[in-house]
Amino acid sequence: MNLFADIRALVIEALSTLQAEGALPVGLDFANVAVEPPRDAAHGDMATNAAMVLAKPAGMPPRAIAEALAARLMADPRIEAADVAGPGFLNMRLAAPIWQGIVRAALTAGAEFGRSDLGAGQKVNVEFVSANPTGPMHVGHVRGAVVGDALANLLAFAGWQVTREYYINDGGAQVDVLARSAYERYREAHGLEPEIREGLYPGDYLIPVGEALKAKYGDNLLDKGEQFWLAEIRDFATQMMMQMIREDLASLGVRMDIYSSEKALYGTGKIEAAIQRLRDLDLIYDGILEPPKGKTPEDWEPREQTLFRSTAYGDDVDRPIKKSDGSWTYFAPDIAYHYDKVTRDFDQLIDIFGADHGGYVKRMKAAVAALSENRVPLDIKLIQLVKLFKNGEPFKMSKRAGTFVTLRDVVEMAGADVTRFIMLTRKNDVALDFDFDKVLEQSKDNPVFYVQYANARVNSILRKAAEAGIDVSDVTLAGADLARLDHAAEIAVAKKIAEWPRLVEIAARTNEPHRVAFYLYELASDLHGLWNRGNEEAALRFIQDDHATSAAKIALARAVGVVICAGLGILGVTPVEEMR
RNA sequence: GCACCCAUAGCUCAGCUGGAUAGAGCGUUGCCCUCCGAAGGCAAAGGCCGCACGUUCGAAUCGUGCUGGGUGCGCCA
Repeated sequence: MNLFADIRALVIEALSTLQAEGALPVGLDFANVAVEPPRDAAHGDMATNAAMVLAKPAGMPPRAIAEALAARLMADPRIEAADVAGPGFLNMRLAAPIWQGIVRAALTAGAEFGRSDLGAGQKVNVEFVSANPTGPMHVGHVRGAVVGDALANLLAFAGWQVTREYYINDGGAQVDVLARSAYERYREAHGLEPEIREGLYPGDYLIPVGEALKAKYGDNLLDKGEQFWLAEIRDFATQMMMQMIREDLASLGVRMDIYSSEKALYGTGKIEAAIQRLRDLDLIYDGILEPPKGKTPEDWEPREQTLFRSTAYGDDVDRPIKKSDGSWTYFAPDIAYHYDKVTRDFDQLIDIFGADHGGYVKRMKAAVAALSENRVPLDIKLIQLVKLFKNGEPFKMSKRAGTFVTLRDVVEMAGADVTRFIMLTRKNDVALDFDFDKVLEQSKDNPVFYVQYANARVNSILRKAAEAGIDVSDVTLAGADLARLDHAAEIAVAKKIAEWPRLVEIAARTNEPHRVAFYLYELASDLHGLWNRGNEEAALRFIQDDHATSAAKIALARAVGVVICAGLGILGVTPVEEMR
């Protein structure tokens, strides 16, 4: 249930009635009519812009429309007051039982409170992480993993049918480098000195791969040329790397539905088929690209290449799909992969990329638009980098020394819950500071703690109440006499709870899970505020001498807890019941 | 040179796809524990929403042009 949607429906209905009565012209478009919480609570509970939006098309002054609408809305028992304000806003105040009803609804729905059918069961594919299978995941991958996972949770909660997918880049030159690096470790496992030449991966994590190769092949591959072992070791090492990556993801609580392989696209005709489809649309041609202006590469020479006409879909230049030696560029299998997703009948695609892939967005969207004939929208979220700090100082990591910070390091130092929450406290396209000390601090400076603390307080109330002999099961609380929640401070919290279903929809529509984290912080703040007011006004304490009154107040607290748990569930953070 | 992202309080950031007097946290100043967890709360001060035009009833939000910062720009993925 979304109260704002309900009231909007009521407004639309009232407008239609006015039309039927001849008080408004027919044929108006109500699409832009909105019902939202006013910025200033003094203006009421909900405001609609209906009169201002319709004034021009209706040829009527906005205030006249607003007044007619107000009179009509007052006939509904839910509307306690409807006042025209400013240029033609209609401010509505809702009757207290509405807000008390929200508390009951939250307790009744439990973890399902706020679930929406906005997505209408549409199939959405969220591709994220897709780290190269050449080593453990490092800190740069963490944010993308968390945002993708939380977004998938959010969309599922908002009524989409979600597939989480990882694209394994196991078809390029980097997995050959992996194979050669692993081969040296294989030699090392036989007591030989490994030759980790420039350009190979020096990391220790390949030592176990060398051991495993020795266990599998014995000394059969020693002193053999690459042609004898490259393909086999490549597959073997890639699989071990993917196993490691899966474990890394699991340590963060991230789960994938599908792992798709780039390599598996080769030799199946899938790449050729995707390119052929573009060719049929006259979007593939052989041509020579202009050198980039301003900064011409030193070894630039004009070269004829097979190109994709991405400029037809708004890209800056056409993009090569074949290298000069005739092999595919990275882009070609990626086209085929996205074509594959389109043919798997997804209604919507989402890619989570690192910000350094920004230049790739237009061509990818162009390819998907062409291949799906504009049927399947592709949204690409670019994730800005995370800057690590410790004690307020930048936390240096040196790839050269092999001491780069891995995902595991982060999870071990900060914990999966804290890491996930903090990664969601910024919009995706803004850089994020991650301070190992601050994120573990137990103060309101730390949003994770602050939200968890609010939930812990709710549980504390429940424990105390149970000790006092009050039945605190959700069923009983939902049946409490909620009319006793009559204080403005209590109603204010109920109003915040009422915003949750609406927030879920906004966050899902914009693909922005960080909004959930910010909302939870605000909700927690409301609970802390109400709690402290109990210090001065005994009537606002949750536990009262009168059990019936207590039940109503505890129901409110519990409803806050329900929403915090639901929200944390979307973020993939475990709610704690007690701080320690 | 071009494309994309960012610019909001001293600092770090929200801001509902265009709404009313732009909001939080930190920091500063002053308050609040006989009382469910003060690991908290309340209040004050602090803003040409980078700049300039434009669109309209109405712009931090949309458009154009600037300024500053970041990312990227054929045979890496």
